[in-house]
Amino acid sequence: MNLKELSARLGLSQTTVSRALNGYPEVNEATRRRVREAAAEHGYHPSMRAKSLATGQSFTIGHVIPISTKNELLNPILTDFLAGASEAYERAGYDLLLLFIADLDEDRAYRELVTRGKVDGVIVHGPKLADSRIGLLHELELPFVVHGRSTQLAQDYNWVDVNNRHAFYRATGLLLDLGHRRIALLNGLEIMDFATRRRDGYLKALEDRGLSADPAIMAQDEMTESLGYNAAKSMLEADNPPTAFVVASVIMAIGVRLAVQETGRRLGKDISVVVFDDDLSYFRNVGSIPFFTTIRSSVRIAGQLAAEMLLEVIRDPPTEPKQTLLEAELTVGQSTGPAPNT
Amino acid sequence: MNLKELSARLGLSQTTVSRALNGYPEVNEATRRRVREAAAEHGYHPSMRAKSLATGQSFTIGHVIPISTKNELLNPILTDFLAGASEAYERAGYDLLLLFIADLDEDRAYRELVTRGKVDGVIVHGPKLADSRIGLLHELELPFVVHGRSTQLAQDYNWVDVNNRHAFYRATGLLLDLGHRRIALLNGLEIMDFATRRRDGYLKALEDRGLSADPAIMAQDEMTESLGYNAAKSMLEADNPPTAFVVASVIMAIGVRLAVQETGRRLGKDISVVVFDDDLSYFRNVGSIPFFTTIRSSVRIAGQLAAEMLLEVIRDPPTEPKQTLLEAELTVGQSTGPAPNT
DNA sequence: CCCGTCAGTCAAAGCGCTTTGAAATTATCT
DNA sequence: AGATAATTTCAAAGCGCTTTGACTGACGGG
Repeated sequence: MNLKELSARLGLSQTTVSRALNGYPEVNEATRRRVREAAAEHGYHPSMRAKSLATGQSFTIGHVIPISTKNELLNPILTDFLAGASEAYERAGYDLLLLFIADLDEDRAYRELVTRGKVDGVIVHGPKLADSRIGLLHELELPFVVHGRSTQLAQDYNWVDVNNRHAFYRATGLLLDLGHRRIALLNGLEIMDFATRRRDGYLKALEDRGLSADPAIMAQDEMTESLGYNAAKSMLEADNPPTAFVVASVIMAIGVRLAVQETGRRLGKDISVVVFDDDLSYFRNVGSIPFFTTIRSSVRIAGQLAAEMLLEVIRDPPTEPKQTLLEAELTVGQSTGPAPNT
Repeated sequence: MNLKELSARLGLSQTTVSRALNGYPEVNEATRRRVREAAAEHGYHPSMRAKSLATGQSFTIGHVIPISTKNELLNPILTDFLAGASEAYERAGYDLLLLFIADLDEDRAYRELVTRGKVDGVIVHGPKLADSRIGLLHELELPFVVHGRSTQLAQDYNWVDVNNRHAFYRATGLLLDLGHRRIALLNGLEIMDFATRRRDGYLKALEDRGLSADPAIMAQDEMTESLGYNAAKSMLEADNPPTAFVVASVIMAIGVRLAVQETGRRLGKDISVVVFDDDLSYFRNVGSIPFFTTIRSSVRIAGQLAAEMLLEVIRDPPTEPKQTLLEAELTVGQSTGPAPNT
């Protein structure tokens, strides 16, 4: 069933039927109702292919996931972010195009996305320190929203981000308040923008108490369980071990928990841990007293907000860039306690 | 730059240019080269919108993720599966459309996908026991491949699946060989097809040794860390606790590990655990002796195989359904050992 | 009663490709 | 050389929508 058939059946022109269904005002309400009913009855939905060509829009948003050619690690937060974004798209009648792009041919991929007209806008995932994609997207004039930020960039742009700096400042501050003086940082890779902001927050908190950071208890790596385990274990087995950890992800923290236990310490007693928690559905920190003390911000909500922002930007391009900064919530659980006496 | 402009610039008709770029034989090789070079120079790529309308294909594969309206849990294996599929699509020039659909209006969503012409085929995720989607897709004549299977269905269909039954048979068999007699099963939700197959394998292994299953040490739930923890803990604290666990996912097993430690047992000594491992990148079971003893099958490879199968099915519809059964690999790690003497 | 206005409807053009069927050119064979 | 076949190119139709600009009646004011 296509427009032609439907309008023939109704004895109306294609124009009228199209306008009736798209809510244009120059159509009689009685006619509109008649058209709507016929469309519902025959299960008519306009072909997106034709609609795209006619309108010049694709009603599709691209999510471009950079894949490092070296390690091929996938970010576990992706699904939650996409699910959040998807809710916004669904409401607006948009679709989600998912692309995994090797970081080597990102440039080509973005250009093709535009010239082939596959998307009306993109969400930029995993921004690095001075991310070249942002300049490229400006040049291509493709609407976009960044999940996160990229420091050291002259241009301004739309983003949704968590206040990573402040979150880690608070996490570190909490441990300092509890009397900890040797606090380790297990961070994500610091080529990633979010990781440098987290480190900055950590360092600032130490500095504000007149403490200096010790590189021996600061690690950065992919946020996997085994790397969290390895880093924590070697720090705990070294001289002058930390009494507390600030950890960049729940998955990493699980490795830390194991290392703590294996080295004969008790979590929340001998060793305190504060974790950044993206509130992933299958790692939900449940119970009346949650296991980990966390600084938490739902990545699913971030996805939703980023998608909504992008749709607005597409609808009417703003003169000023839109920016949303989310604050993480500090929840005290069982993994923190006063610093042990020496 | 569009076809019209490009062909004008070359002094050729649109027909010839189109054919040259699409590799049709009725075009002179010299001409083809000239066209290709001009296209590359001007960064010309045919508009997918127009191409779609003209060919009646969308060059897009839909991945429809059912979201349970009750719990909203997202499957952590999704990203790996999609990344695998994406590789296949990229090679073939296809795109990946991702849809999260509340299980209530799945029917409507699939129908719309077809009438709006958004996709050339779909991958069915998370099949349930007698999944109604399979019949629907047959009716809609939309090419599809199921990731997993759905028992109790008259019709045949294309699928890629792991031999879950055999994997759990072997896992249970390994524990039995080690002398364990009270072996618990921590399964996924048994409305899911894969979970019932896993249970069947477990039961069959017990039966083959003349053992009967005890419902008190068989649990099924969402495969989260906390549910794994809760289930394991309550079993370990009950009378006649198990000496071994067969666990349906690494994330769940992490909860089990915690419960084992908290109840003062040692993993691999007092309690043995075998885990089904989807080989997710951020949970990779590394080290010379891996931590967990696992039955492993890469979900990323499954994604790739499913995508390739679907593309073949689209290219030339097979008379017989295509089916790929993957065998999981059993790797012995540190989490298993002989049953303790009573 | 005529004319301007407005609401409602329509025919046709256009979006940028692919593909059909025909035409023009070149090669091959007697 | 002429006839036939093979190769190369082309003009135009078509994919299913949206949108422009024109048209038709109905209505009310002068």
